[in-house]
Amino acid sequence: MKPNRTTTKPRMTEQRKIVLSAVRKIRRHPTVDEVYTHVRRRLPRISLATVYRNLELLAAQGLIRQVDFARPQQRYDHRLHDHYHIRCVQCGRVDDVPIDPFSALEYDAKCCGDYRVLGHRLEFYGVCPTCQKRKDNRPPRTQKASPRLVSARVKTVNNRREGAE
Amino acid sequence: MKPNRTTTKPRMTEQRKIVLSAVRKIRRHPTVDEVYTHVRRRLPRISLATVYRNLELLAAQGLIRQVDFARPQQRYDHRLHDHYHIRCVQCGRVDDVPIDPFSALEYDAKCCGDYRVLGHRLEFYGVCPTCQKRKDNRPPRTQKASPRLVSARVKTVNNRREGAE
DNA sequence: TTGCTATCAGTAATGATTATCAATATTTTT
DNA sequence: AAAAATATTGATAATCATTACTGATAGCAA
Repeated sequence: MKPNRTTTKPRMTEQRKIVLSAVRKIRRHPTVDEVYTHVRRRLPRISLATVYRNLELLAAQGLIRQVDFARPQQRYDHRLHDHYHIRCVQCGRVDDVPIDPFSALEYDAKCCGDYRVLGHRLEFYGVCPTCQKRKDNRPPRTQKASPRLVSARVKTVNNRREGAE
Repeated sequence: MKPNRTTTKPRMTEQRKIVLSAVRKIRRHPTVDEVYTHVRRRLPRISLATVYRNLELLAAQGLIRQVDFARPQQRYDHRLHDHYHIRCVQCGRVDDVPIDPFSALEYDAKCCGDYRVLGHRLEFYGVCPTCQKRKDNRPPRTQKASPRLVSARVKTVNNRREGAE
């Protein structure tokens, strides 16, 4: 997506409406392909690219949510003890969070469904100090572009203000 | 041709040792490319595939950790209220976990680093009821393969495409 | 209407990862 | 030690999800 300075006014097109209703209708957390398949029952000529486009836009508008921080690249950690991470939504940087891991959580989760719970991961997200200093929203060159996250940030910024200073 | 009993005894080769030490040496959570770049200073001829292979193997051995559940496909959620998920490590299925979201967590995390914390996500992982019933470890065909997560298991069943249906 | 721009379908390109393969290295068995 | 079996490697092709590009179309504002 390109950073245009236009007065972006998204139009709720027929395709977009149907994509949205598809995500809402499919109970579980659908993949893009599942949405695509579902939508095509009503719009057989819709393009997969249109589904991608609209899902991203709907997420940026906060009408739906992306489940994952699907960063383009996997990261590795040499620290083997349980700990949590914080990730910069702009540049993808990941740091450790030195708070103690919970132990009761898995028990709590066990009471729902028949999953055999193996563990959990807790991840914070925010803006790293480096990105806070940057005026524009471009990710630094050390990081491959991650358009999805950048657009998601627009949404989260509206909802923040947890512990305002 | 038959992948029977796994006398699988991984050899700690020079390449593997250096990949491991690279992950340990790079303080932050490195991407594959960062590891590759670092390793090449000592082994200029090493293949990127070797780095991928060794990172996966080291993670399967528990010597390092993968930071993300980098599922191949992004998933979407129409539920907008804060809630947590549980994900099946075998088939990738995602369900909601009806425990109350924490509110103090972001405050706790704030005390470390200069991140501006926007929120958090908590994800459980385990084995879904369907996969618990399955004897083999193959993911169901409704799910695109998730090589990274299941690879440790899949490897023993190797070379067998699930084409026979 | 005229111009602007969002959106579309279709398709090509991208980028991360995985698979394949022949060659080499290491272990195991004889 | 030789032979057999298996693991590993480098190089490269293939895959798969996602993104970018294209020319056409349609809604909105002046």
